[in-house]
Amino acid sequence: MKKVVVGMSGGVDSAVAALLLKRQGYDVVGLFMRNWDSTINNDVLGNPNLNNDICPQEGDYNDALKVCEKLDIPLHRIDFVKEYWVYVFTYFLEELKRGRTPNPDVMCNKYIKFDPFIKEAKRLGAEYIATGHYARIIDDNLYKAIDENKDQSYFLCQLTKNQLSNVLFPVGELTKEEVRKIAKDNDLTVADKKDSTGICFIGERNFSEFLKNYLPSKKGKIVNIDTNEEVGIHYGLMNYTIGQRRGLNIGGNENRLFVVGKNLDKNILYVGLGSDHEALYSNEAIIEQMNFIDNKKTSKCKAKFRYRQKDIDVDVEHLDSNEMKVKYSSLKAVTPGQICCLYDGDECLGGGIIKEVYKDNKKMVFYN
RNA sequence: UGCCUCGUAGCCAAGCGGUAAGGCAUCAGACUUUGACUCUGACAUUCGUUGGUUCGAAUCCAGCCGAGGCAG
Repeated sequence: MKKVVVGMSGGVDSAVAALLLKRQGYDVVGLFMRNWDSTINNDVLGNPNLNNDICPQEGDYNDALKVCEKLDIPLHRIDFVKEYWVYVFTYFLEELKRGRTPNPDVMCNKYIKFDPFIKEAKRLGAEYIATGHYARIIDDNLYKAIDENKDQSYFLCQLTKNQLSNVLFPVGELTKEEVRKIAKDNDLTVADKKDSTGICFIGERNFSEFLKNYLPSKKGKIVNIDTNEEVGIHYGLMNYTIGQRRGLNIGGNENRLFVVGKNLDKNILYVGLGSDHEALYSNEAIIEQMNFIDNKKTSKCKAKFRYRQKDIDVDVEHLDSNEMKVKYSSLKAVTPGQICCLYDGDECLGGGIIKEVYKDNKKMVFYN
């Protein structure tokens, strides 16, 4: 019997993944990972769970345990707290210091779930690993999930073909609705559990309060990019991303104010009036640390610049092995640090990190 | 010191005798495995203050306080 280790998060998706694999005749083993330790990581400010008897992580473990008991499969547990800190969280903080907007969950997949996790699975004697991701793998290549609304291939675009081999995504073939139904029909306790959101293993938190634990915040001016007038005070540039509107705390305007740029040297946050402010739009970007899953370097394809944004047509110019220039008609809030993921139809060709953003051949200088 | 204008929620601002529009901000939900965006909802028993006129005032009158302007 083929052995598979399923990453159990305590949610519905991984529970159903395990169930489906078991049905298919695999020898299924659950593995629960722990990537964050509030005490070790000095995660104090803004942590709503410090005084709880049972932290959400422990609750998730218990949920996973119940599911495994129901399915009659063993559940192991492993700590990647150190690895997460070194490979994901360090990157996360470094990017923020540079004024960029990182995507930690992409790195969590690249450096944790599809690396030490796989090694642990092998150590447990498994041939395959599986997770509850909404995506599909065909011939070791990555494809979008059947359920377009839940598709998570964007978060997996930094994986290599090697990492994708011997990986199974059972729920990638199903819609969320079907997954919930299967869970319900099989009396899994997590059938109605709310989908988890927020940063991988840290969860939904007050972002600014959370950051205060790790980065000093320097207050500075908020300047209207059109009038050059000081209109407010920001509490640290790392707390803002391009296109953001909330948290500015500036009232009295006829229209909404959006973050359109920052100047790290002068510690200035630039804002513009209106959701269609021209300073938000670009038509070209340089992507670095490109990962091509199957080395398909086309010159025309689709791209997604932010999770849950629509794919748009792009022209690609390959600069060197891991940098490329993408051109597009016009797109709002393309932000350095975010991931640009390429698609050919349903196939995810790979992705990289947005490095620089241009408009009509002019670099958007405060766009970091 | 005299005259004029103005004082409505955190901000901007309608209302000008009939019982407080709207926008922004904020907060809460929805959406969402990245702080976004978007959507929905909440948000002044009260109109600088005191007194008066009136069946009834934020709206009219007077005093006071405060802001700005003109004169000196």
